[in-house]
Amino acid sequence: MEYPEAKEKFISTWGSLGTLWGINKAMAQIQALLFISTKPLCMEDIMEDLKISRGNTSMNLRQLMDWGIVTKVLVSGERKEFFTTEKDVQELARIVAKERSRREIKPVIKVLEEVSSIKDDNTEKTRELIKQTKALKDLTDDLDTLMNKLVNQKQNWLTKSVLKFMK
Amino acid sequence: MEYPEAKEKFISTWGSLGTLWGINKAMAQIQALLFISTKPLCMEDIMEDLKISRGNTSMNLRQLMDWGIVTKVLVSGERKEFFTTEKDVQELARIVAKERSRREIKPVIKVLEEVSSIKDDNTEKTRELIKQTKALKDLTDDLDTLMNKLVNQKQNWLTKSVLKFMK
DNA sequence: TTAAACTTTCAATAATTATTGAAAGTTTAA
DNA sequence: TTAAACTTTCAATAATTATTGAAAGTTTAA
Repeated sequence: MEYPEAKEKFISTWGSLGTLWGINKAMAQIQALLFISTKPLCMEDIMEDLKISRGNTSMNLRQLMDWGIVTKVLVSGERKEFFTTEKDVQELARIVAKERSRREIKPVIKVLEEVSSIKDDNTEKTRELIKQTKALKDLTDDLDTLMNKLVNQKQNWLTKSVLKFMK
Repeated sequence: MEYPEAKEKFISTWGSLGTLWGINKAMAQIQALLFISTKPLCMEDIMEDLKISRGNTSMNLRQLMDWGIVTKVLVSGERKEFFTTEKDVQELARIVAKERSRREIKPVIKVLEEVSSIKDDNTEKTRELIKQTKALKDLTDDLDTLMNKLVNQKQNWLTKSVLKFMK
């Protein structure tokens, strides 16, 4: 496999993986492109490489900036804007985990909390609802905390030792 | 909040969370309904409760069985089929993690491996591609292993102690 | 200031994904 | 066997989501 094929394969795979970390295809592909680029790219570069429209590029770049994954960089002597992505995978994982937690997991935990704290009227079905949503809430909460903690360790010694210990 | 509202809220929240664990809305809602039901339900029950068609119910039940989350149960004296879901959240998490890993994460790791092992032709862009995809591969691999291990611990002492330690 | 170079917005449309429901298929009781 | 009770399949359609591209908006150099 040569460079162009490898590049294409990486971008399309990462793009389709987008759903897994909760963003859309174009967004993931732009991030992927920036991730393997040796220098900041401008809108034109991205549009051309991924064959997507100007509007699409603009909107998705903005979303990536919202997430805190992509930043504008000024290239001296150039009028237009250039973009780079966070290049350190640890930091990237940290940002993604934090954002997903905030956007999706936390709100779900809140609902589960509300639902599991309804008044127990002693009917079987109410008891089951309370019991099951409470269990789900506890689990979701634990996994969320754990994921954030693990990914937050800059030095990551814990992850490493846990991995070593369990492999 | 009374039972009917709480039930509805739980089902719709869990349904929209479906995407987060990689299944569609109807599938997640069926699972949610079974999860808080005190007894196995038949197709008719599910269709009626969620207001979805027979075909939709049938297809999504089958997918849930494919995942190993829902099982058929025979109710004596009844001709039609009844369904239940795994009621233990730990076990549910274990199944979901395993399936997601197998269906989505493992294939991505494979591609990252291929891409990161292309021949180094000493150009800057090739080097960057190799370096970055390798870093991503290592991270993905670690997180995948970790998640499976954590969720696999039946007794879950590790998760508990890690949580306690870090909170 | 102004006009060229750029970015953003957003209505229209395309692409994708989910859902329906009727027809075909299967199972079981009599 | 057969016909009633059930489940599955799948083409048609609906719903949702992503994308385009032109118009409007903004910035900057001269």
